[in-house]
Amino acid sequence: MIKNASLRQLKVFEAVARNLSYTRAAEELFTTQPTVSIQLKQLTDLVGLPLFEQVGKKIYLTDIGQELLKVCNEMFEALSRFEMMVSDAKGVKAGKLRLSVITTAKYFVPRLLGLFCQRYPGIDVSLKVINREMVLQRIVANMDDLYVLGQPPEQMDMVAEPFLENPLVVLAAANHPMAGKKNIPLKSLATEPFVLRESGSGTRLATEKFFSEHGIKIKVRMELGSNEAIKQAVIGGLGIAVLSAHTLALEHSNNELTILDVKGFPLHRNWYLAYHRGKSLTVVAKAFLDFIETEKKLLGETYLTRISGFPSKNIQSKKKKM
Amino acid sequence: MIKNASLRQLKVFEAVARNLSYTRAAEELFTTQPTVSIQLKQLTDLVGLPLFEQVGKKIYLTDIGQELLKVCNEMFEALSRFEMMVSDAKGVKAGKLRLSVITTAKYFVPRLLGLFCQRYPGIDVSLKVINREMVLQRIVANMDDLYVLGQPPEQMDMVAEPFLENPLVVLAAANHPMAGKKNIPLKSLATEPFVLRESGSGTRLATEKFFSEHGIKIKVRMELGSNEAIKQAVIGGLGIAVLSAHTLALEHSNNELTILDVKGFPLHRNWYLAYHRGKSLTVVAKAFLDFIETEKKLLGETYLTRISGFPSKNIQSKKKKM
DNA sequence: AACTACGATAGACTATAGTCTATGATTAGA
DNA sequence: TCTAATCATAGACTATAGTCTATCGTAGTT
Repeated sequence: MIKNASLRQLKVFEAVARNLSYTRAAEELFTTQPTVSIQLKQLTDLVGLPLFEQVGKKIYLTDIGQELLKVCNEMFEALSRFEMMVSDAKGVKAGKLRLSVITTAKYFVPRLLGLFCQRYPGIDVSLKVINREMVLQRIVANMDDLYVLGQPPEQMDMVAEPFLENPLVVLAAANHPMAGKKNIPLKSLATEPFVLRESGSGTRLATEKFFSEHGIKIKVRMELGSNEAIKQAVIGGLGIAVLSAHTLALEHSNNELTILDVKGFPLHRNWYLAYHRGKSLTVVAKAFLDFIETEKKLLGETYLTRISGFPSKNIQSKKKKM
Repeated sequence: MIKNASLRQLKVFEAVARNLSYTRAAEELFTTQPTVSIQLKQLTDLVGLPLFEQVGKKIYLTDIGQELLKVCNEMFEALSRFEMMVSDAKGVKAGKLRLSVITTAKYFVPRLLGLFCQRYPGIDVSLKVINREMVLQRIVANMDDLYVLGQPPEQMDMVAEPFLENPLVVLAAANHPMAGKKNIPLKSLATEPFVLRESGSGTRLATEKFFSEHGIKIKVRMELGSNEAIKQAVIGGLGIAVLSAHTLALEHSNNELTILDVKGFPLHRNWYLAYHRGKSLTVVAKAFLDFIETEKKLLGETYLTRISGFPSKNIQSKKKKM
């Protein structure tokens, strides 16, 4: 009986129905495909009829599945409306949001804040774009409400909510010998000079961890303190680099850079919205958290599709079908 | 954030909002008041604003609580609609329901079946009204789909869903010396002759258990094999009896009987819809289970208010206010 | 003041919900 | 045929949801 279902099951169902893919839904929900599979099986058992049918490798909603999707949308819409009313009642009319983000996040955070400020026009925002080291310092000093990080610091008791994919890609100059090749073996990179961010940066940590796990020792030719500098060094032929695909989002001309199609890349990382666990969040900070939680489905689609050359054809082709 | 709420919490909230009483809601949900209290506290913490306010001993919905009640009703209505669609899709258009009930249940089960058959006109119903002993035999022999009992047999692996209150009351002749008295001490009954059902009946088990737990030894003057016979014996002055309040529901003239206001009574028992756990229920039986699950709120109000002399003033006065 | 009724809280416990890794089955494409 | 992609299942584990009994606090009534 559907009334014994859980909202979690319904959320999972809705994500699968929208994506028409268990795996995509799992990624979106920051969980694994078997979890999605099990949740859907439980829901299907409750309903007593199949909600999806599989034709070849594709899944389609059954008629009953279509009806349940409508019901889900009604329900979640009703809950969203209620949340708006609650925020209004709480007087989220004015206040200040203090947000510190690491530098790569500057490519998308201002847009997020723009949307947020449209919804809550009375809220002031203080945005600091700084490197990871300084973010960590500010966390310790409790100087902000929330932080955007690519790698939450494990040595601190933080709550970290993933809200956006942060794919790390291999960048090379457009005229690089490997440009345009498909499925470049990872070993091929061992002879390439690398340009990396400074020790301590999240991207560097992730890069070193990945190559270390695959038994590849990379040659670091140069360390630079900013993403822009790294991109210029790559364009200048000084080496290749691993950077967040988000760093390409604002380029008005990407002809000088290319993303290499390397096996194992892009590394699927996330952006996290984080705060110290003991921190008592302000109403405004909670509103921003809720806003991000509500909008994060849209975020995944909006920002990655704007990155030229990023292998996001799955998302794009799916979008055309829907 | 309300989206992390559970449907259970919302159900509890809705029951409290409708009843404007934690205790009444707990009874309706067949659970305890602290459970309700905790669930509501969790929900309130999620919302971040009070959902009820207490003025004196009465609780009232806050404005936000009112809104949440609307949202709940929308959501549960959407789910109910979906269940209808599912039943249709499953083809609950025709079939047979085999139901056996103990004799006291004859006072209300036909009405239930009437409502059920209105909704599913193509379904045939076989209803057997028999004593408890025979019900148990039929369970063992797997002769029916579902059973209505006042006391599920503990020695069998049964699923038993409570769906209606079955209050056990003390009946006496209208001219009994204790008639009209308030808060009659339990000890006063020790000197009264009792007329009981046969050993093995659920009512008798419950009666003996209650008095045994209170250290009262009752004098059994007579055992009779039917509720009607017991009532006639009570009217005739042969003693008092403990019977389900439901036995009074069909009386066109209750002037010869009265319900004594004894401390500890009415005993709050339930009617159960039960089936053997290993039983694979037919689509029709499942539909009846779902029907009862959906309608059980209404049942509690409808049937008990019809019992003349039953102390149900709380329900009646609340109904007038709503 | 004593008693009753009702909601709130503490503490303890059980049930179940949710999740993961590993692996199997199936399909489509090269 | 092989590889890749995707969903299904098994088994194990953790987290949390739900619940109860006992008791306290408050308000209203007698």
